[in-house]
Amino acid sequence: MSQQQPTTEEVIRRLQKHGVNPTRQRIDVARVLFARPQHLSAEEILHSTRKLGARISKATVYNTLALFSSKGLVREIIVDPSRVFYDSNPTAHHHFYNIDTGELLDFDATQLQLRNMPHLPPGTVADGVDVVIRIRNASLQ
Amino acid sequence: MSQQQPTTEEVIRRLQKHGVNPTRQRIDVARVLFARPQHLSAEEILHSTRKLGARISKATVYNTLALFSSKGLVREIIVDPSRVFYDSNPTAHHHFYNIDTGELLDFDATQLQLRNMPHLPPGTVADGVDVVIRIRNASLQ
DNA sequence: TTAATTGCAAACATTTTGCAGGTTC
DNA sequence: GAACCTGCAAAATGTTTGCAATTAA
Repeated sequence: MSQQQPTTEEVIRRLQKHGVNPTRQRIDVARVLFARPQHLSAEEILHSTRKLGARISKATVYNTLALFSSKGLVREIIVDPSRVFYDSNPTAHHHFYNIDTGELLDFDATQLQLRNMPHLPPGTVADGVDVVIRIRNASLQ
Repeated sequence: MSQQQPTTEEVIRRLQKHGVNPTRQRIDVARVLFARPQHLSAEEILHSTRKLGARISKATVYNTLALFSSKGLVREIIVDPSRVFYDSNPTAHHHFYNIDTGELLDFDATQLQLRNMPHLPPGTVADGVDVVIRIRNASLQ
């Protein structure tokens, strides 16, 4: 839970590199997300930023996450029907999703070879490939 | 949109084969789902069954879909944060997801070779692999 | 007649929206 | 001061729940 916060300067540079105007609230959200590669819900980000002293509203958290996502700073992970997770791991990777615990774990994209990509539907181009390996705890049947 | 409905007998057999007690409402839901391999939301299933004359409530649709899912009759597809799709295609397949249109298309699992599966986290076993190839329309940048 | 199933309406949780007020260049 | 950003509260949406009524074994 405890995180070595990236410095404000580091975070600002990262936002600017992706064309995001670094406002106070965006910096607060970015500091939480980029403390380490992780998966957080909007609610968790709201609480974490406030715990660090940020004055930020729920609407702004959602606005900010949508912006970050559109700029490629975070990835939306849709595996849990009840909420979206925002993934701050910038490297190419896929996910294990533990259906018993709801836990989401990364594995490096190089660990899985995808061969013979199927033909895309006509008039479309690929935007990305998401692989989710659903796992469950061995003891439970 | 028009579908050649499977017969009641066919549907009942299919439910029973999966250990599902074929009640009137479950048969109605199954007839809609199994008219052809497709992806439907709970809302769409509610409307379609009623259009076919079924007397069924929203709660029963959700109950039924959760039951079908747990018995392996349908697969939950989580790609759109706004709602779950239920996939009645029983064969091994993955999905294209068109982020411009929200359209979901199947492609056969044999069209994509997955090599070198990564080691699972200790104490877990694989439950399945979902691959989603996100696509967008070529003209739109 | 007992257990399983269903329907209804209310509850819930997450996300979105409208708009007024603030902030920044 | 114009454009952008934020906060608040309310609304919207999809899903779940509690419980009484119905149905089926």
